[in-house]
Amino acid sequence: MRYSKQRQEVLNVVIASNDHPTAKKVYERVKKVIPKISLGTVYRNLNDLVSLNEIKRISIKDGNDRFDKTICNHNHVYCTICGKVMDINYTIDDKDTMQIEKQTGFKITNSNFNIKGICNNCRKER
Amino acid sequence: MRYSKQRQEVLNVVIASNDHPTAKKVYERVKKVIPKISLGTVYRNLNDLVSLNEIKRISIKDGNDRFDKTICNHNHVYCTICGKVMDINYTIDDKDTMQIEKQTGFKITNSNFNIKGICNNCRKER
DNA sequence: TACTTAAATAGTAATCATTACTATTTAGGA
DNA sequence: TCCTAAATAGTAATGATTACTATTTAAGTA
Repeated sequence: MRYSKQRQEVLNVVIASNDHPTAKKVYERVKKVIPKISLGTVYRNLNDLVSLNEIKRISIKDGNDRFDKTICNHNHVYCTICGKVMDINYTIDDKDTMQIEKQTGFKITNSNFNIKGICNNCRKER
Repeated sequence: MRYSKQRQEVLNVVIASNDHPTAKKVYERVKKVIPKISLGTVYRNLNDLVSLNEIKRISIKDGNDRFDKTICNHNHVYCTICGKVMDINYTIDDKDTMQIEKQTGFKITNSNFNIKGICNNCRKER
């Protein structure tokens, strides 16, 4: 894989972001440094960086994918009102994984928890 | 809500299906009974039936939504090769929910686990 | 039974995140 | 400096889902 300033800047932006940005948000931020970058390049580099395990993808159904500088195994809660994402350290444990594998015959390769709710701020505004 | 044979048949198909069908699969099956039904009608009725808690939606990121006749709280494993979905009775418990709420300030309303792997059949074919 | 009307439908168009495609540019080794 | 495969910019395509609209229909009422 060849060095490119586009990929470097995509990585910089994700690392500098604390809000779990979407691809489009990353694109807008990279654009401030590289105005001519294209959205496709951002998507491709985000995917590449996920494959290289340099960043993490957060999949939220009925929301767009988000990207996370934190690599270590963790999950997220997602506010269904404002879209805020917060890290949580809750994950599936080995005992449960083995139990599920035994029950289903599947070899589990990947798990992520889709936990939704209403964040502090949005609750206050009710 | 008014009775319609379209909604009844959409419900019938989901209830008769053991394979957690996608909207399109449901559409194909309903079409055998009501050939002129439109895909939009199937989508609308699936959504209505989910709202009425008569069926359950299974959201799988990088897969399409599936629909499930089993209402009670449960999760699924998803085969990344053939797309097979199996029920599991593993769910988040109250203690963990409260722990996450305390940690994040969120009020949790909904959780589903996205657990992926390779099913028995697909493993054999390797 | 016929009338009425709001709900539901069929069919089509729109949306929108993401991916695919292609001509052009560029990193970096020879 | 030259060469070439990798990367890019810009645009088109994809595909699931939703939105829109004219038409049909369920079911209450006279």
